Amino acid sequence: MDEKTINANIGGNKLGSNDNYALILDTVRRFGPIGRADIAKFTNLSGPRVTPLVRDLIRAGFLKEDEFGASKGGRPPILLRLVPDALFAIGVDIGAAKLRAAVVDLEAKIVTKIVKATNASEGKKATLGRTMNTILEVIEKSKVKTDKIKGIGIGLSGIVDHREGVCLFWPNVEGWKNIPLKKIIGQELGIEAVIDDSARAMTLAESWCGLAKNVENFIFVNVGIGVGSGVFIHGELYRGSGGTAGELGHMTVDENGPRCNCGNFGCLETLVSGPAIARRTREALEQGVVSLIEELVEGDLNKITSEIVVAAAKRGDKLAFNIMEKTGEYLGIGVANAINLFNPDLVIIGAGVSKAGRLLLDPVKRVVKARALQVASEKVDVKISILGDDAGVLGAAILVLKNIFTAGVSYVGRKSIPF
Amino acid sequence: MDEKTINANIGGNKLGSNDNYALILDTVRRFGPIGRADIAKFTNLSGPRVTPLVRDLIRAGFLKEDEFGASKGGRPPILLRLVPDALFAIGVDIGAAKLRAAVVDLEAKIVTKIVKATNASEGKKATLGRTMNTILEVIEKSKVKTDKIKGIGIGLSGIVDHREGVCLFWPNVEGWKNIPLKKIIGQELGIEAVIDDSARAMTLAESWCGLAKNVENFIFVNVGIGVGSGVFIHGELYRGSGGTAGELGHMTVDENGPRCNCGNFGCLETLVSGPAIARRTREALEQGVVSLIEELVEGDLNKITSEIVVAAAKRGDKLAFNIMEKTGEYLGIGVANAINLFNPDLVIIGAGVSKAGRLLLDPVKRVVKARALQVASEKVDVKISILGDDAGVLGAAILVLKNIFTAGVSYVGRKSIPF
DNA sequence: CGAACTTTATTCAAAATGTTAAAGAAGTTA
DNA sequence: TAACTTCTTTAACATTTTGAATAAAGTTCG
Repeated sequence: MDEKTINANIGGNKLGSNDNYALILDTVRRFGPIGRADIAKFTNLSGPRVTPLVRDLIRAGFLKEDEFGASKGGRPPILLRLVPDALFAIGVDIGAAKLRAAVVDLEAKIVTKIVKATNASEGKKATLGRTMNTILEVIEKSKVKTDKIKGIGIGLSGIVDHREGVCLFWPNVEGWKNIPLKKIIGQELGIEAVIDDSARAMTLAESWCGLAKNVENFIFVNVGIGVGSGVFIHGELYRGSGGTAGELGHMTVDENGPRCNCGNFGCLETLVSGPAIARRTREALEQGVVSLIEELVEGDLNKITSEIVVAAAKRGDKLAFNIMEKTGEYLGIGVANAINLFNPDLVIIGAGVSKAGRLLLDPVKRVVKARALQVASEKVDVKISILGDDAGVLGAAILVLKNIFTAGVSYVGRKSIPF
Repeated sequence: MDEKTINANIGGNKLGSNDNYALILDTVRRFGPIGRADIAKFTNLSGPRVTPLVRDLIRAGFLKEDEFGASKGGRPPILLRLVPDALFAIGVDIGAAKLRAAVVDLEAKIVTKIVKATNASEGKKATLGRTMNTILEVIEKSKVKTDKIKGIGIGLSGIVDHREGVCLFWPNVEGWKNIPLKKIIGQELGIEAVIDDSARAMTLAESWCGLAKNVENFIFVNVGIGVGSGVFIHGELYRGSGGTAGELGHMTVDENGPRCNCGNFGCLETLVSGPAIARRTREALEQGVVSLIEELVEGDLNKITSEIVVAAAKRGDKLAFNIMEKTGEYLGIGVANAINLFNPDLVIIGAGVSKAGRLLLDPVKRVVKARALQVASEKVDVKISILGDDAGVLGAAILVLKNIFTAGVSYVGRKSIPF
């Protein structure tokens, strides 16, 4: 590939026809700063081949030489890094409450961020408009040139057809059915967009910047208003045949449990989600259990939220503690089942419940140890995410960025069938 | 690659350094008989490149030209096929009751088969010796030359370290702990061996010769003395990080259910396995339910087996029918949960319960429809295997054969890390 | 200190792998 | 029979990769 072609592709959609460009970039992203010799080891490319490929990538503006690394008894390596401002992506997280947008650089660092209320109750059209404006605002604020923005990634906690870029259904707001978000944004803003479920986007963020960096197989579960989740297999987000894989939230945990809005009974979501925690607390109080919570909501049981239960538990309230423990146990059953099926290295519990911390994590771990197969459970870690509220926007942006680091269709290992 | 190298590799372990040889062989295996033009389409290789690669493979004895295919309005394709007797593999299925061994050709057809009683009660040493002898016997009987036998694949329904080739634990027989089967067989017979869980081997058989041929993502569940299962993802057997992925049998289905010998309570296995069916039937009879089964076992409730329950159900016995229906419902919960997590194209119920047929399948399907997420369940098929008792040996042999059709470590898409 | 050794990076030629354009082969269609 | 398709191969050329040799820049140790 000649220099002209590469330079023409900066800011474009393609890195070049050679998949090894992407492979090298991905190696630098994951293990950088890193020298050429190590790149050769990681990628299985020969040493001499790395030199010209890296030279191309430096000329193209994606890589730069940095300081020298430590010698291992010989010539020290010249460390290579990504050039953070080579390209950018926009990440948007449309949550039930908050609308977040961020400009994210090639190193997956947030450059500029805006957080607003979603005001979803204003209706579909208003929310869409608000989203567009926020995107424009964050681009403006970041001072990044439009031609360096590779795309817009959007995560929302609904059912999404990722391939077509359509939001099939967003439970939180009326009117969000079959909305071709990708097309709308492409037309309005002239930038390509990618849509996905926000939990899946967060899973991606964990694998790039979180506890799961360089972990081959892991599971991510986020407990919030619903239970979102994502599954990472062989270093990639697993979507399944129809694009809906990894739905931990709708696993049947109690055959005779409460009805879920998916139609099933006793889904994990009906037992551990924020509203489920509130409901279970309310039921206990209605049966006459004494608790600090009554004070906290001034007697109005409809005011109970999971946050209040967590706060009460931390202040030593017995009922609240029990509710959270039982919540953890339910979640533990779901996680243990998933561990038996996926045998991952790691399970990450998302930031939605990070305030609960060990209150939730301890019973989860206990149940996993008791219920998952020993060979699988003794090697798995269960941890709480460290990405905080940024996971959503980061992941959404990574939906875009990851294409830069992913080889195109290659001869070897091709799996899909052309007819 | 020159002719000499290729020919030197017939019967050896490597096809050559070019991954596209394996890619083409795999394409012919999956879609053959097939012409060169279609091979080009499937593999994404260019037409002219296919010609010399196929020529090499023909010279090497792996492929042959066959009849002409139907014209699509132009020159008809020269169809290519695998040469069945280019190479062979031995498949061995060490079951609790039966010991099976077969010589299987490159097309995964059984050439010669031997079935014996396992006589596991005679102890580890005897069983091992019996296995060795049976392998030698089946090779002898098949008249296949030893140098054409690429390896021995062994499936057993225990816990297996596939990578090391060690049987960690076989619940059915005492003394089977930490047995380095791969090493033992390699030393005794001088042929390389591969060991795996028999349900995983069966999963492989389904993907090559069964209902799951050319299906990207599917789940296999075999209900027998235990519940074995395997998961196929992106066209490959998924093993997870520790090699124990896909354990559907130990999913918690009833939080307060019976104790399982894995230590957990209410595993799927404790509710739907053959012994579980017998136990549940016995419990019902002990509580005074009237049933044909009592006659069938001549009043001795310890004689109840799942086969008898199925037989009674087929003769219209109400209790037996209800037991089988409830069994199907439990299995359905497990399958529905797995569908939500994996979003497969297909679920195959193994031959172990094929005699029960729709007695089991109907409730499974009903529960899947009710409990799995609609987007996932409306596209999934649930079927009973058509491979019968051969699934085990076939799959075991395919553990060996599949290496012929799998590209080696390639630059592009390399995932593992060399340090 | 300096010679010997390591490790990293590059150069260059040869080998292999792959592509495109064009032509030949063998049918169908009208 | 002529025109058109589709399949396969040829030939010229471009790309990708490797291997051997070399240079660069340290560490190690007598």
